[in-house]
Amino acid sequence: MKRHVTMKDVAKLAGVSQPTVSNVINGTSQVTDEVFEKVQKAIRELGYVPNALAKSLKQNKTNTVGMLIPDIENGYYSEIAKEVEQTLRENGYFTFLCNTFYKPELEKLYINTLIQNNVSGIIMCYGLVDKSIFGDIANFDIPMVCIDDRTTAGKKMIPSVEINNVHGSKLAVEHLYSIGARRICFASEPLYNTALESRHEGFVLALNEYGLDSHHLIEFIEKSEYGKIDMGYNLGAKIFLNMEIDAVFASNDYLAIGIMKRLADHGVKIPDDIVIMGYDDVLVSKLVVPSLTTISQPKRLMAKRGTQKLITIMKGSEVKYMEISMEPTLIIRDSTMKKGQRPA
Amino acid sequence: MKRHVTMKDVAKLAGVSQPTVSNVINGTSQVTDEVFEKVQKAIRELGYVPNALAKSLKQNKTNTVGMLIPDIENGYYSEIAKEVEQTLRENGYFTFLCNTFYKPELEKLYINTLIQNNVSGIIMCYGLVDKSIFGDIANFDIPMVCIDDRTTAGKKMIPSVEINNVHGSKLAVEHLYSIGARRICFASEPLYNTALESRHEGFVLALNEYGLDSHHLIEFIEKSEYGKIDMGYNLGAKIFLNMEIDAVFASNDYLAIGIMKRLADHGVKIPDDIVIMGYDDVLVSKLVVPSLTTISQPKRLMAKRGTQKLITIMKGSEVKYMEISMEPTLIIRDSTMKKGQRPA
DNA sequence: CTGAAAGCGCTTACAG
DNA sequence: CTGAAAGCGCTTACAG
Repeated sequence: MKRHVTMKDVAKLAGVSQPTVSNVINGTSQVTDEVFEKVQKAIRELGYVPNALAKSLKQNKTNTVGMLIPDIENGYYSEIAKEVEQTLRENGYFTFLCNTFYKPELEKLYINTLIQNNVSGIIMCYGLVDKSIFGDIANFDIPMVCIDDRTTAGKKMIPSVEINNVHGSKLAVEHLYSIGARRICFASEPLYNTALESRHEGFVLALNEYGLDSHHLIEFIEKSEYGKIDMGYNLGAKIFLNMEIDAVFASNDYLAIGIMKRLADHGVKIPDDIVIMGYDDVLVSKLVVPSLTTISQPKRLMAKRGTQKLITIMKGSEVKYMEISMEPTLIIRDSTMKKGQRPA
Repeated sequence: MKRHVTMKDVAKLAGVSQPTVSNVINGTSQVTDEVFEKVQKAIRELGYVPNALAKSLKQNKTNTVGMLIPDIENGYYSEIAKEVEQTLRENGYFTFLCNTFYKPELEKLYINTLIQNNVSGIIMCYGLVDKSIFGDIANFDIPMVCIDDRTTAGKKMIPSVEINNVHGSKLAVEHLYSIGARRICFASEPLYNTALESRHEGFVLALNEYGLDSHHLIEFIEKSEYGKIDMGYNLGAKIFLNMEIDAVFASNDYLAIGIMKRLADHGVKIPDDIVIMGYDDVLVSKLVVPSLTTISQPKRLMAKRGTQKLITIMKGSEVKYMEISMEPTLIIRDSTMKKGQRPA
């Protein structure tokens, strides 16, 4: 192991004291041109690179942030992750990638590591599965923001950026109703966060609004988390067996894609036999056939706003609780467009 | 800002010295049961969390690793990133996400930051665009591994894990030839890394092997990098205008998907009018219609092997140069299966 | 088995 | 304008 070049080495070569080198590098106090030049020259000659760890230890602040995300391979989250990381970097922060797979023990492990590493802030790209973590974390009053969910840390609410998921589901039911669907099924992964709960809530409210709830609340909600396309494929079997259903509203696009696969395997024609729509408008949703009707969320904007909020808090402004809500939009594609309704 | 609880605080409460607390926590030397209990109790009462920064500074080693990746939103890379991060975590390392967008200035910025933060190692998920960085970095003799490319740092080769891309292209041409294609076009993004160069090289070699190279080396290689599906869409126009072509071999799946879109927009039937295949076997390739024939790479395995190699090096074993090569396989799907050839 | 001392590489008052 | 001194929170010999 080669020893690092330190400020001391630079100081010796430049013939000044070590604090003076620090001053030159950080511009903390005035120096004569002569000293400035000598120090810069020594830095260049030695290839000196400052030690961020030592600096952070002394200043009790770092330029690192932890990003908790359930699954970076999922297109929905990778798009958010990219925006978060980019926004942080543009503001001088660097990102620890914490891929939790929705596992409480990993959530705990990561949070613990982040605290040990003195991160300046934590951004959660989903509401954690294990809410008890927020209690543990509260003592460290570390800046936090939650994207795409809402939650509390101890007594305090955590600043959050959400999309109005209740409204999203209403848009979905409204659309399905308008094309003649009356027995709409809700298919979902477990409702382990506010976003999913709201989608469910909005669905139930909308059914009620259209008078569809009497005998017809049909829903398939999985009990545990696993690959979403596979999950959709499994849910698809239950949907296939229920002859009543004329429309499927899946709580995310990957589920919808899995369901479509299963139904297609059974010879069910989409959209003619049954219509289906998803939620999120991931990249793939326009590439599958039939292309998938879905609810689009301003994901990037949401990620950016959340990150900016975190940065504001980290820079020391008042930690006011804040909740931003953004509106989703309906994207109509082939999976809900029956032959008769399609443009020539 | 609340002051952190330190070992000193724990020591005072437990009535022992601060180094003793350190010993208890790290098991560095024997302690009496009584002392052990007192210290543990104090830790619990105060909610003490060790400061990894201070520890790292003293020990001159961290548990962090930098992961350079061009675009986390691209399914190919997000799959690799996930595997890398997971493998690192399982071995006690935490990952800095460095999304470079193939930009040399970002590559430089990230590498610099990683060095400042004393990462224990760097894993590159592609050959960097700016090769000069490897020269700069060589002085810091920091463990590095390169996945999916091959490159040198100063005089030394960097340990790497690659897939045999030359062979992949041969498999592709062999397949296209076997189904009757004779005028095969190569479509690609810029050949900015060894992987892409090898794919191109393998293509040319295979054409030669089958005697297809006389008047028929048709290739469209873009000059700059941008969204791959869009790029494919643009390349698709050139392909459409060249009536000679009867098969397209795209250097990655997203390009192929973009090309298919464009051709479909012009009313060209795939695979009946023209066959097309991609490279990488990304998730989407089986979901598009027609599903895409492609070359599959053991991406996950490649990522895991590379990460394990990095871990070995970081743990201090001999930094032997090593190059692992893995074999790709052909996945035949609908985009190259003409009607007559399809199973009933 | 336990503690006093030195030091990792920096920053930050404070003298001069 | 420059430097001596103290200290961030730890670990690591080394005494006792």
